[in-house]
Amino acid sequence: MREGLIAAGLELARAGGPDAVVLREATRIVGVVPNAAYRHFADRDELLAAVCEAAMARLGDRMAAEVARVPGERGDGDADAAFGRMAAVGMAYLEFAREEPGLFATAYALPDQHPYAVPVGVTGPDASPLGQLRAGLDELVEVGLLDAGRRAGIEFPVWSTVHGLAVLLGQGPLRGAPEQDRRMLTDRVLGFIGEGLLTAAAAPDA
Amino acid sequence: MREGLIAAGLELARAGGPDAVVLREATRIVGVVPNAAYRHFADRDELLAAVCEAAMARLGDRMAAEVARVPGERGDGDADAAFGRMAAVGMAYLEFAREEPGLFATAYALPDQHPYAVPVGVTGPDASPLGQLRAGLDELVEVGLLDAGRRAGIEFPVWSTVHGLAVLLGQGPLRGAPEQDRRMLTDRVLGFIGEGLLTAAAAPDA
DNA sequence: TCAGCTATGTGGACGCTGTCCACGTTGCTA
DNA sequence: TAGCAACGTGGACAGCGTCCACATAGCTGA
Repeated sequence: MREGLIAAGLELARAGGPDAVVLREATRIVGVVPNAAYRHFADRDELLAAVCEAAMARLGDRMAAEVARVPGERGDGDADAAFGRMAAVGMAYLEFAREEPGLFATAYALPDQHPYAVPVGVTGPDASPLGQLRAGLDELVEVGLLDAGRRAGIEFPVWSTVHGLAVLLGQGPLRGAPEQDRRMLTDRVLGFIGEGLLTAAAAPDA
Repeated sequence: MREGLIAAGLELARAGGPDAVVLREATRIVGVVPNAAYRHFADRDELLAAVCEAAMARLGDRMAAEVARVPGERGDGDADAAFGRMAAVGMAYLEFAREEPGLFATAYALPDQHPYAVPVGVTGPDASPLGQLRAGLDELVEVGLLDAGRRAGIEFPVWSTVHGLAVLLGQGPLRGAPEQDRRMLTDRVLGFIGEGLLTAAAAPDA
């Protein structure tokens, strides 16, 4: 039933973002009285936190699926494939934000009392969006597309840039932009990252 | 009284972000009955929209003030000053987000029904944050720090990057990071922008 | 001068929300 | 078999956004 409430909350979040995750409605979907939720969550924020985690996992899944579609395997030294996987990481992030704005917003709406677990210093890849970005960057170094000396910490500028675009386009001032403008903005931003990232004259065709 | 409600809403937003802008509380601060607000705003969202606009104006003011502190004047051809103003634009944005997280979040929390006015195609500078960024970039071109051919549309990658960092640090997964990490992240991100922006070997000391 | 209109604030109510308390019920355990 | 822990129920409360009917004040036009 705990899972049922989270699933219900996820549907609400999908349709209306984090504010739409209303405890009573979630219990109504599950077919139970509002107070029953308090056997599984201390309060609405704890339910929301669980839903946020689930939404973040969805984002991670989407990214992993998109990366898996790129031919070849990690570590085979194929520069084109490595570049392709890096591009897939960024594109999947932006596509998820575009196609599931409610879930994307919810993924980043963890209540203040529930801290995120983002080890800034640690660099190991994992299933989280940041972890997948790190894996992609590591591979870029392996195949020689990214200077090893510039690798440390570079995930944060890259993340910031893509995340900023996703937010500006999805919920921010750019949200009303027509499709044509959206595409242009996306191209420019991804191009900017590419320039800042890749060793000069090493970039495959974007 | 309309202004009074907006001012009250601004205080609430400062303390607790857009969700804290509750209509009844605002009227209580002004010393009036809840329904009185409906003489000036169609509903709570319209009040919130006005508060958001005001918060965005605060951000613009802060940026303008910070830019004005840089010695010299726009258009005098001083490359150091131009670079300093560009840096001031970015730093002011990040400082505002850090010092006034509630207002910063509110500035970007305009309700869905109230569209932002951001002309993507237009390039003229104005008092808005984006306008000030554009002015800074234009000046960079004037003094030769930025290739004229790379100017068009470059404001969006830059904006995205700075905005993304502000969001990740302020409300996102990085919000719990200790001061030392915050500074490192900020340096890296601003450095990344500098690399992507400035004509090679033209960058003054950051 | 006075009738009437418009703008603005008041009072009371409704349904919705999150949350608390006291109460049943079920099923396992000693 | 007695008791206990887990879980769902029912009823209540305050706070919220919002609607309706009402009062009042100030200006306008005859």
